[in-house]
Amino acid sequence: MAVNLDEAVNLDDIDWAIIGQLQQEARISLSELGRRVKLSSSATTERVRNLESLGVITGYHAVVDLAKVGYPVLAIVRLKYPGNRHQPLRRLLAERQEILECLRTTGDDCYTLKVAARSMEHLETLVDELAGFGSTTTNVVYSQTLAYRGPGHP
Amino acid sequence: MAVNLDEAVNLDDIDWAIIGQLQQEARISLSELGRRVKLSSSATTERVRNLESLGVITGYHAVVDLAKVGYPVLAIVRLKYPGNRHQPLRRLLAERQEILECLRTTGDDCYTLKVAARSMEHLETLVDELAGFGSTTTNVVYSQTLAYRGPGHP
DNA sequence: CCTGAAAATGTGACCGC
DNA sequence: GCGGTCACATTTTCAGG
Repeated sequence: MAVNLDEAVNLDDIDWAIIGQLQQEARISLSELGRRVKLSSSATTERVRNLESLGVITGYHAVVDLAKVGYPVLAIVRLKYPGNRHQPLRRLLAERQEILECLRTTGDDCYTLKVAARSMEHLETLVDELAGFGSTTTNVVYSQTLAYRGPGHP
Repeated sequence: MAVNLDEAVNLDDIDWAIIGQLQQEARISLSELGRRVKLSSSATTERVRNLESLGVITGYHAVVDLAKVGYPVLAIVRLKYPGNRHQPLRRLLAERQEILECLRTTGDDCYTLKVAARSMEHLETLVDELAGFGSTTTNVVYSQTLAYRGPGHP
């Protein structure tokens, strides 16, 4: 079964309903999901498996309260990365679990990272490590003003 | 049952193992999870329910390939928001599902948003809407250089 | 996409450490 | 408190239509 890696997939209303439900509550049973989207559990299962193998759904993840697990400091670090030797940075990303997300973008600051730290001191050491690669701009996050969400049915 | 909203929770190795597994694969069965952390399914269930009610685990979410569902453009928009009338912005965030994330931070740009768009034109209209609130800086994302991950056991 | 039966899992009461 | 065992309800899976 060939998987198209680039283009959009055609999704009908039921697919969108399934995606919407699983984006909000990924651990509901397939039968409960079927009830919500008005499909039998076997049809629902097949739809979900299909969305997974098409790569539409890429995974299911528990989300954790960072403060409660001992990472009360969240920051956004932008990194201006001169040159194109990206390998060492990749290595750091793989090693440091405190780096939660790394986006490569247009603009002066090539990378934007989301970093969780156990304290301001900890954040300082993390930023120092990143500063070894280029100049950094750090902003500490006060609050996340939006509950989790994904894209919706256009 | 009172829930402490501020402080960190004491987690043992098994709790961390459970969190680690569910961060990676949130839809595994509780018995499978029990097998992986070497606990019976009922003990595992109790641990998971406890982590949920303590607010350590805040939810389970399916993650979707944005391009495959028709949002091939991802951007980071920083918003310099003068004054303190945050209500109208909240309203926009609630309405526009294209805004996936909104962090309020220290620094000149008070808000950092992650925005998904169906096209560059669509992104333009979204940024225009945001520009109604203050000056914006937009960076388009080339790639996400890190698989999903959460905080790890210190 | 549905039904239906067998296997696996979820749930909760109860016991032992 | 914390985890294991057991019985019963629900869900998952897969054949067949």
